[in-house]
Amino acid sequence: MQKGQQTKAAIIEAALGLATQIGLEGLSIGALAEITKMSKSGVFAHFGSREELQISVIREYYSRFEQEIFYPALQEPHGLPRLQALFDNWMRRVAVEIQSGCIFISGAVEFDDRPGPVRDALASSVQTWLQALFRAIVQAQVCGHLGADADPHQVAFEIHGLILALHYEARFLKNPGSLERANTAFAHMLQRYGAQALQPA
Amino acid sequence: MQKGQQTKAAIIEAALGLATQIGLEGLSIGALAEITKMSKSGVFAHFGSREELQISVIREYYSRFEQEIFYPALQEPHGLPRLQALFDNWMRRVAVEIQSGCIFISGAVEFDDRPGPVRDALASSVQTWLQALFRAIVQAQVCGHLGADADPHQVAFEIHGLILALHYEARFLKNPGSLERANTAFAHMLQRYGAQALQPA
DNA sequence: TGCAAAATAGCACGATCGTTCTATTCCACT
DNA sequence: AGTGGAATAGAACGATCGTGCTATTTTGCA
Repeated sequence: MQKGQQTKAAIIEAALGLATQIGLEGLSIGALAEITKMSKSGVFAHFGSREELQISVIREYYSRFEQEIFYPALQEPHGLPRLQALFDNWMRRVAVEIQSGCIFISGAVEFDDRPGPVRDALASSVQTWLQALFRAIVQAQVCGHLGADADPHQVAFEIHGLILALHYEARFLKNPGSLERANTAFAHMLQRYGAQALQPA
Repeated sequence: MQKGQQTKAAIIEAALGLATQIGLEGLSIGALAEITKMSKSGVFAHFGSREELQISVIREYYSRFEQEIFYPALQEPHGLPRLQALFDNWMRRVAVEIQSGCIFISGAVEFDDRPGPVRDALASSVQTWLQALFRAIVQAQVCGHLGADADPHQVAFEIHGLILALHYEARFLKNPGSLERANTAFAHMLQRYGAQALQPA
């Protein structure tokens, strides 16, 4: 009851690496067996179906996403500092994903009109994260760090767009300077929506 | 020498429909044969390889993209009106692609780290279009319709982000109101970068 | 109208896929 | 130390894939 969980974790680890690169649909049990030096059925037995494997990968990816981006930002005080931290952490993560890929982006494309449990797991993970971002924006507004006329949904939408453009232009088109452009756009956005300047510590 | 081109066009038409829905990687010669009521080898013979089929689809997609978005905007005078027309046409197109899918987006994810002729065809199509957008922005700046301090690359990046966010949130997450948010964001962008108001005809 | 050539069909190939079934190995507990 | 159950392996299945052959049909032209 212990060795099992351990190798299962190792499989998921390998699957995560594979899925970020070639996508959730690219995940194959055969390839996974080769990487982990196991038999196909040995790998398979831990999940019972490919869909369950994909969902496990999504859960693991989300968990790390949370760990790396969301939780650290909670250390910052409410309002603009936390929002800025969320964005900064996100940017740091995407900077890595320019090389490795992002499941929330590739998965969205793969499952955008394929209903089923995998799509549900993916969409609910993304929604949870976007709602966390949304709440941070609302808080910043409540704190008076964003203008009262700013629509938080609008702000979240535009931030999401920056991340997507960065990923697209840097990872696919390999355009240099995309990182700076995303940062610049975020700064412009804050000042447009009436943010007070953040005094550096 | 005539019947061939005709059925080839019909195959590409069917392939375009398939590829927008399930992606370029989802294109299968067997499925295509079934749709067109032909044999697999009959379909295959027109392209010689699956890659060539995918490239043909990309070319056709690009051609229609150009036809529907770029050329009509050339009717508008230089500067802001043309830029606005480009964006409006693009939005109109994406509004449809929320249902049908977009090859430039799904293809980017599928081929972002898979070198080869398909990726090249895809990337060069996208780059051509983004450069057309870029030129329109520069022209708008030259005309004095955008502030002299605005960086055209930055503007293009942000517009691209709006389209990507719209596609993501509307097609995958099925969030309502995304269309309006993209339009709002574009309007905000223009006023931030110092556009003169467009007087309606 | 007949003939060369183009267009299409039919069939088989090797490979890979997810999955199932059965056999074997390993581990934990008494 | 030995036994029961968990963990893994091995082999086979049907399906689908792209592609290469060889026939057969269809087409356009003299």
